[in-house]
Amino acid sequence: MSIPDITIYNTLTRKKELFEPLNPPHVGMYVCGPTVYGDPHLGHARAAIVFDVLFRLLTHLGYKVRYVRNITDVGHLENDADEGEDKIAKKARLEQLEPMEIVQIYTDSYHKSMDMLNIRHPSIEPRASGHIIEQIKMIQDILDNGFAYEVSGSVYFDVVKYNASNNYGKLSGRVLDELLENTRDLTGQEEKNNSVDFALWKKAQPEHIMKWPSPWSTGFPGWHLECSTMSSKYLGDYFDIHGGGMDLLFPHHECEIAQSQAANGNDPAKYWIHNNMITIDGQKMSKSLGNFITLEELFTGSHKLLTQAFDPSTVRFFILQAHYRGTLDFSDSALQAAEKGLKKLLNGIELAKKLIAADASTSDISKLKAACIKAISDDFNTPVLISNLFEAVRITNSVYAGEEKISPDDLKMLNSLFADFTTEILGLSNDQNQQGDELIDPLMNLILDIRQASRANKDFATSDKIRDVLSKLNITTKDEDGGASWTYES
RNA sequence: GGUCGGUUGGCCGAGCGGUUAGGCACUGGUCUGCAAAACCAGCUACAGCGGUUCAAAUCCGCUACCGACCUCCA
Repeated sequence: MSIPDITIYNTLTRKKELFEPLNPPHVGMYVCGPTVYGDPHLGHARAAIVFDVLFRLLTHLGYKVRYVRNITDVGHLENDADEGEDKIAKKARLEQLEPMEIVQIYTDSYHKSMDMLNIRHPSIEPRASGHIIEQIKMIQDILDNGFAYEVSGSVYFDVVKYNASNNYGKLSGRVLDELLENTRDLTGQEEKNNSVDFALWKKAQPEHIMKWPSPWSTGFPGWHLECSTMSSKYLGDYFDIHGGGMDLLFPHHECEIAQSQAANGNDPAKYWIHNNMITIDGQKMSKSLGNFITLEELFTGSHKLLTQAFDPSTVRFFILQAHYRGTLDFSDSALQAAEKGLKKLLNGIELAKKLIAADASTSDISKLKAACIKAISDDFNTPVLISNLFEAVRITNSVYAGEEKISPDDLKMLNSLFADFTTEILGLSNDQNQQGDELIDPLMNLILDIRQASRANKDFATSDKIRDVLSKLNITTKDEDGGASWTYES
């Protein structure tokens, strides 16, 4: 596929922009990954899937993409006011484990779920705890440039001073004066000059178990810093795309911009992309609200709102059926609808491989392909892309049923359309291993042969018995011209 | 309270001034020994009230309701 014009909605400018890489064919992309102190949930899946599709698209188009997605294993404070306990440390205390054991458990859990969702591994997956030295260096740079101050072993970013020469709020649309007015009274802010200032380094209390030496104190880095240091380390001071969930827009990403500007005078990224939230009963699904559904629960059907287990591919398809910038409302019935829709799509793809070409086509495959390219190029409009793919399925089924015809060239294009868009870019495929089995396939052929023979002899008692028993084993049989086929669902 | 966004048919969800989005569900038909799958047809909605326009779900205004961020979160 030649490279089409791609437009991206840039949060920084609040409009769709033509995507022009800084150093083509290279593309640098940084996405905020999870804080590994709990099981991954549907929200994590959405962010990961959205940016996985972007990664796949750009790669497919021939860009050399370096995709960096971090693991936050230190630095997120538990409470507001930059006070209190580190999330990881708190969880470790609750579970009586070493903090790094917590990190290992939930990093593994995250990786396992992401693999099941068919998410490609990022090029680099750096950890905050592995970049303490870089973070200390960046704090020093910010101090040297006069945009931070030290109080009792802690270092804070001076937002008010920064805003005098820069624009704090350019990403999120905040106005500093309003922020200063609207800030609530919070405890533990005595050290800060202003409520909007944020910690770059915090001195650790004696009981704090995750801490590192620094020029200011034995402590730990502030929670916005890791992304700034790791993105610049691996992608440079100014790179193409920075992504993450919309809930990170403020203050996290706003602070990242401030830190980069204060340290090296650059905005970190050209395009800022934010995926919207998944809602449940119209409310954001989040850890703080406690209304989230973990991926494990989804895959096993063990949540009270679920009537059944859902395949990872169904979850992926469910998420891609909505545009990434809109909220997506979760429900059991919506998942069920997605499950059936995906099955229809995947069946169509398999069927297309078996079609027999005719001399001419009754449908315009080129036009359909153009529509697919247009959809994915237009701010990654996966729902419109999927609707076009369903049109391709309709054509496929019609050709198979003998109601339409397709030329050899168009048939080839149809199959590559499915391969490129569904499999390669959207990353959708059957979860079950559909590879042939050298024992089962001949056995099934034998069974279906017997069934077909009994049908031919009008021995329907036998043929129905075979179908009923197979059905109880979750094997669905389909009688077709010149034979029969079967599918298995676990 | 401030800032921003949303309200689409039974459900999910596209839409960015003029064309059937799509999926699921439902109804009728074709096919089938009966099924399954598939195909065809039907159901054709845009919170309310005004305005702009030859034309508005789409632009503007007001009203109502919902949500996000402002504190950790994808």
